Amino acid sequence: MARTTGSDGEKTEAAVREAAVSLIARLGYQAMSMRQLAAEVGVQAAALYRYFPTKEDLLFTLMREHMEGLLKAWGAARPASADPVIRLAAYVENHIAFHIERRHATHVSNMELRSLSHERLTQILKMRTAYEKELRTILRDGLEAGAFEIDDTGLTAMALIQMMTGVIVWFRPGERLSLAEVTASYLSMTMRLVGATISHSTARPSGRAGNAVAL
Amino acid sequence: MARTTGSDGEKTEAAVREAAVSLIARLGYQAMSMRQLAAEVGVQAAALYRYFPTKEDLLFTLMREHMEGLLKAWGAARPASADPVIRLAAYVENHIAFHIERRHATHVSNMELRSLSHERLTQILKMRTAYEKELRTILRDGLEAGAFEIDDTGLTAMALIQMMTGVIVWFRPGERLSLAEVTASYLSMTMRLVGATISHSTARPSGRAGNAVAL
DNA sequence: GCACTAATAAAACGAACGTTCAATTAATTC
DNA sequence: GAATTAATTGAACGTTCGTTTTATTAGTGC
Repeated sequence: MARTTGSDGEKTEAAVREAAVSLIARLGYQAMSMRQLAAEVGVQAAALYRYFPTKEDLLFTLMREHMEGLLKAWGAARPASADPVIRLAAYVENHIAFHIERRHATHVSNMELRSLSHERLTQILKMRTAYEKELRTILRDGLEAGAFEIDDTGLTAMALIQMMTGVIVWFRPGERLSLAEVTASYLSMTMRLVGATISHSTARPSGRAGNAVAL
Repeated sequence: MARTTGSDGEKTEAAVREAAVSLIARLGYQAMSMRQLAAEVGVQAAALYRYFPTKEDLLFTLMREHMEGLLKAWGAARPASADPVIRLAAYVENHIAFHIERRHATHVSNMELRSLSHERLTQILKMRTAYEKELRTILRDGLEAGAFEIDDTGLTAMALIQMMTGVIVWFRPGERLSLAEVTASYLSMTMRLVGATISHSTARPSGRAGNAVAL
């Protein structure tokens, strides 16, 4: 046999990406074999090499696109307001929504950094640092404006990101808590953690921020 | 050649454990080969099988002992006081100190769960759940006593543990912040996060708790 | 110093790995 | 409908894997 009826390059590539994210998240990059991935897609292992030259290229592509998506999502969600409380609320909401929607891809991006070559690791970390810097800027602005009470901006940013990203470890949609409930709770925990005082801004596109502070 | 001069079973086994924790933390369990581990110890691969019947047995032993150590450390650090603020402060201090001291082992225990067989995974998760339950109990007691303001006890416990454990990702001893500074910051963030009111207890063995609340 | 045990080396096992290559067939173009 | 291109198979390559077996040497007890 050779080319199969109905075979389509674009569809196969998409199926490979999807199956790879799922398998790597579940088994780990090293534990997933190319034959296993091919079987999941319904194809022979050799066919994978039409789309990704090596196994590591596949991993890198998945991670890069995940990080690009995260930065793009934040770019779209970033509020126009200068109020640090509103900006922080938007950051938390975007972060949680994005990561819960892509649990598997997040797992891959967080756990498989060590499987990348040095230069590719650097590329991914650059994107990650840029994303974290956005949060540090919000915290610093809030601190300078007297809206937050924070010991150390960098440490607080890491603690918040760690706390928020951790949601993918235990959260399962359709269980005890809804996404909205979880987001509301994380918002109020975040606002208390940074010692936010109540925001006096009139425009509040993110209605939960006020609530969070009040709690 | 065979037995080498100065060879000692106990010393070799200890060297194997130490090298394995370090290698698995750095490379991942699947990526570390038994030959690589043996080379690190300065021995042939076959010699490892005198101490651990399989590679997975080695991993499981490391993880089980890590979790046992964590539970034992908390058992020793657990304060006699009934004050939830004091108990929470002790939990945070113990958690951070234990995990920073054993960064590599913590990495292994958190990242390699998927490499365990089903029944061994269950064993480890049972210990982990018991440890997390201690925190949930403290939070619930504090909530009922009116000392904390918390949306959801379970969710808050997970968020706190995620935040605290995350310290091993970025903290390096001897850099910008000292262990004491990091611990103090995490304590104040924790107390604010749970909405702790000032503890009125007279006995305060963990002096930082009061400070944390005050911040 | 002789028997015995502990600790290791050396070599080999079959299986699985990532990857390559040539052959083959489906779809597309003209 | 012939020529061309796209997509895939099946077989094979050399390497490495976890593990086992056997032999050999260092230390220990008497």
